[in-house]
Amino acid sequence: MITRHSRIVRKEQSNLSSSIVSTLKDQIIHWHYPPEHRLTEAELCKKFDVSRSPVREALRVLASDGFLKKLPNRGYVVRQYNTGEIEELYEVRLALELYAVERLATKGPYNKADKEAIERLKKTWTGLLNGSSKKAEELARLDTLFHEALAHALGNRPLLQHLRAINERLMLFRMIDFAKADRVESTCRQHLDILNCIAARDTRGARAAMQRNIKEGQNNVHAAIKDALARAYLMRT
Amino acid sequence: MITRHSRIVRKEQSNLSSSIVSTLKDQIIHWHYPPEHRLTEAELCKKFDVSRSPVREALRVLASDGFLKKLPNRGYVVRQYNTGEIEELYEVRLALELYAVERLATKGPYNKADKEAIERLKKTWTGLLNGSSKKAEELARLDTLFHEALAHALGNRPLLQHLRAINERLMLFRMIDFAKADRVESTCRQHLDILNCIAARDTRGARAAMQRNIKEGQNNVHAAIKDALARAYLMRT
DNA sequence: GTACGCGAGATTGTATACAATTCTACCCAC
DNA sequence: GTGGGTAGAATTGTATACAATCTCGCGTAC
Repeated sequence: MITRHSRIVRKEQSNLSSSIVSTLKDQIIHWHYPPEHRLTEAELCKKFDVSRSPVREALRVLASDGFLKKLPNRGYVVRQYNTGEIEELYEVRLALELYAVERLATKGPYNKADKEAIERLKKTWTGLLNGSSKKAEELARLDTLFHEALAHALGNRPLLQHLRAINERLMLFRMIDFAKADRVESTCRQHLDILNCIAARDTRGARAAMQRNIKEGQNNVHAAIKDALARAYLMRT
Repeated sequence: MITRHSRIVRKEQSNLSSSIVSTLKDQIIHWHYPPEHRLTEAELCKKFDVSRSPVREALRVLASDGFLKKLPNRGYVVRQYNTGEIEELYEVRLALELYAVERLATKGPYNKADKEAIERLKKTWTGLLNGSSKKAEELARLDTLFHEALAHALGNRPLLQHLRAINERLMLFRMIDFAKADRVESTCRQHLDILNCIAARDTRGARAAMQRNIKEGQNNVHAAIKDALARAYLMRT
């Protein structure tokens, strides 16, 4: 692991541009910048101690992915979703996951790898139900992994990728969600419900369980969203 | 409209980089390049008569959006979806549109703008049912517009954007689909069914009609896909 | 004949120079 | 005091120079 500068992390044998993309994206996802915060090339060059070429390439990518908004001849501003758009993201998630879980419950016998994956999820979430308290961040990560594992088991790559793009933007709100004391237990039960329905080929039940799971998260976030934004603003570096 | 070079079209007051993005994306979408076709910076510089800076920025964006695959230190290759992935894209479309149409049928009275939009769609597709034959390309465009209008009426921007990203990749296959003689009439009926179900608040009916509509397209494409690829290859410039 | 190594060419990665555009602030006319 | 115009600073857009890395073929050793 080589670091050219303390602020930028170079993973594997990547280049400066992709390092800047992942660093900036991570910061935006975790709300280190307020909405509409302006980013100029010169500022980022100084911050990362690189020339404008990789910075420009990174900014274009981030703008294309919706993390930045490009102002014509005036640089970029951070694009944060507001309350309404966050709710809308939860809905898109719901649309994709309801479909995935329905297909998964319908399609019948899995191959060995899928069966093992489902078993592993069952074990993980049964374990979480019985004690072993974790931090909100870790729980959010495990929750994301659970939902992405289902999409993966369905074997639909594009669906998984769209889901990942959405989950990236919702990561902070998932953490807020799991900061609620009673949220872990209900999530465990919902996840086990989902898995059981899939195993029992109960299509309607699987959909219903998934809907409960996602909607509860959405409601928690909706209630806590102003608090969330305030915390995020404090957490920024 | 200023053109710096015959092969590249500059829209509005954009820059070279975004012009290259849209030009290349359009060519890839219409299969002007075979899968795995290699693109080098130097080649594109010559082709568009620009320097490497805008080309590099464009390539990174296209790679980030999944239109190109980046080989480490070896440039880029065109990323075309194979038969299986195209089917998967149709499934993601189905997931999003089933959800949208269900919500639309459920949510009750629209505002005036939505009502008008629905009325316009009804008129368009009633018109197409009664004669007025069009080319496959125009029909594909109208079909895409129909489906995106529904997502727009729902008022969920992220959902619309994900749908658009998918539709971009499916454009050529929609055209193939509409080249089938009897496809126009069945599409018109299905679209009118969908609109009527929405107006009647018939959630289940709306879902069923949408499912018929998308699945029929998917089946047509599946049957014709080898033919499609052959044509696309011939259509390339 | 095969394997290894070296080197030239090709290609991408990064930095910098220059051009074009836009914003801003100041000055002057009225 | 207000309005307009202009100069210069700030910022992005484009081109090019140089560095680093990889590819591939050729020659030589064994």
